[in-house]
Amino acid sequence: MLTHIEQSIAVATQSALKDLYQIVVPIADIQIQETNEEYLGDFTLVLFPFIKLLRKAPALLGDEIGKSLIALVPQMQSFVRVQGFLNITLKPAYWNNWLYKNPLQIRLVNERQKVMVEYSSPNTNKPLHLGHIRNNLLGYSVSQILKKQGHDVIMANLCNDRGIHISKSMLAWSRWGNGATPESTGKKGDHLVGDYYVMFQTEMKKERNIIMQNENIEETAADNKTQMMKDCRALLLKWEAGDEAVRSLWETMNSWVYAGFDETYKRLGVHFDKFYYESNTYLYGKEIIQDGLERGVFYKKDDGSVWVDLTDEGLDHKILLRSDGTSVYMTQDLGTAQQRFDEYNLDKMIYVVGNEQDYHFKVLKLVFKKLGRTWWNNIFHLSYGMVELPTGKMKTREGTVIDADDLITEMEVTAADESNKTGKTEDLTAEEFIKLVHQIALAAIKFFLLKAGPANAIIFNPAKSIEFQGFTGPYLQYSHARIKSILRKVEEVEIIKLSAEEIENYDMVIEEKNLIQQLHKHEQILNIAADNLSPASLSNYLFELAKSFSSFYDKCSVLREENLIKRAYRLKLTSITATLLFDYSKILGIDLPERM
RNA sequence: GACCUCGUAGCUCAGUUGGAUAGAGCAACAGCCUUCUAAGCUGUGGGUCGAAGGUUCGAAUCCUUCCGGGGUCACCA
Repeated sequence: MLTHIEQSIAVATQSALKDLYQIVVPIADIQIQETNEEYLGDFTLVLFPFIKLLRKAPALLGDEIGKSLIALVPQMQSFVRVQGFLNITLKPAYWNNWLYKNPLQIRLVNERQKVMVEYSSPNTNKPLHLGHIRNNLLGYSVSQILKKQGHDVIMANLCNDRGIHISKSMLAWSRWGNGATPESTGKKGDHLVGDYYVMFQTEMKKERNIIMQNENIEETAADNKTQMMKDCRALLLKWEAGDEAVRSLWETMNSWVYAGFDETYKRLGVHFDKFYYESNTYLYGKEIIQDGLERGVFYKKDDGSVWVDLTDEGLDHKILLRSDGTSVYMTQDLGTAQQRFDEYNLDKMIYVVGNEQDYHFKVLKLVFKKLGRTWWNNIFHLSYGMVELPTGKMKTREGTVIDADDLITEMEVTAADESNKTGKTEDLTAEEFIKLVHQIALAAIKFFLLKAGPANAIIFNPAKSIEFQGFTGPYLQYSHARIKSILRKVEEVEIIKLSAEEIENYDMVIEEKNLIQQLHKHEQILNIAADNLSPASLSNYLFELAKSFSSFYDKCSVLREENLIKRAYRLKLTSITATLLFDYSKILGIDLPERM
């Protein structure tokens, strides 16, 4: 993925190779990269492949190609060869002109795609925790990245609102709830329902332990033998039969949970264009199974269950329909995927789901492949690692789950403390202060979760909590606030307009150049983040950018600069940096306040 | 058992898809506020990239084997 100027150098290299040595090298094989900091230069052309191909001495080859490039690329100033690397320096005018010519504009993608991103997908029997936050932030920011590229994105949420887990909360509430409601208890609905889910597990465990002792059987087997599980299954059957009382309770409890989720989503700053409910979709997919059977893609066992043979793809046989004719997870996912591609004519379907389901999505794609769907390979699983504690996985029953609401509140308190320490926000109104503290807390959480590559597990240490210094969200906010502080102090009319000549001839100092070069990469980074479905690329970039700015800020004064050309140029540089930081942080869901 | 995935500084993580002497942040240490916001800047120390082989001009990155962590392989979702 090359920037505009890198592309120009690559094309010039191609034609130089053709003219000089009569060889044709595909652009993709020409390696251009940023020059390492220890060396002089802006971009580096890697010569090794040509050295090998042409069996020429590196010195001679580098010299010949370098000279040709200077003739072909007007922005080029000089070159130096080090071993097999040709380090190219561009004219300062190139950078200066770039800065003044719509630097923030990005080329929209040629093909505007319709993409659905499914994320969050909560169970409606307990509140959201830190792992869900990671999911939400990934889904949200990937959606924003694709939108920024110019795609048409639908953010979807599939609520797992039925099944045995919901029945557990319902059963416990009926038995021990005494009619408790969010209003009567003052509890957030999702937490209230979650409490009954936990209560069910606790009570069931007591019963289970007795059975385990008496009958000397395993845990899961004993679970299934408890009266409570039997009652629970009976409840689920009633639900499926449409029993009015059960349905009514189910609707009531779910509405509490949704109200609670809604609040948490708002605090997190994520939202959805479309909600799907499993209670509506759980019967989907049976037509697909039937179709596959008729066409011989699937097969039926004697007991009536339907399977697909994926051994030719290196996988196993996978069940698609139970022997009693009811759906499994895969059945509904086949159904909903088909429905979505039909309804929206999607170019891409992205599922943001934890890596424990890697196998599931591999199978999902392959089943569609076998069915001959042309779009089977347009299904993407944005797989992400778990958020773990230093002691291991978060476990509900051990009380080691980091609750989403609690974490946000805790971070807000910390942010308020930090802010009070500096004394810079004393003149804010209470309302402004609360908003600021919320923005800072969220920035810390979001950046913490988004700076890691999605594939990797994240270790969260509650004792250390989340940092506000260094490679963090608040650092971005702080950098931005300093810029804004400068910009607030200068009137629009004060800024002199530089002539084309003054711009072209501006003599940058090293900090200014580093900052421009960081800014220069923004579009390339956006494309990398989109291609890899990885907001982490963007997080890392924004940190680098903010760091370049901080160095610049430290070395180069803006307002106190007496040379008016320098002053104007630096104001331009700072304001572009502010806008870029602001816009791209927004993509990550991070707000940058005016001051902090 | 089979398959997937990860293993990089004391800790938390990057590493542009095979390029130059492996980078950040935190923690430690040393400097820098009368100067645009010190939630900051500058510097120092810290590494057998899990181990061993292999591929080639060149490997943290690709291949093989082994060691270690996690995950999946349910007529659960």
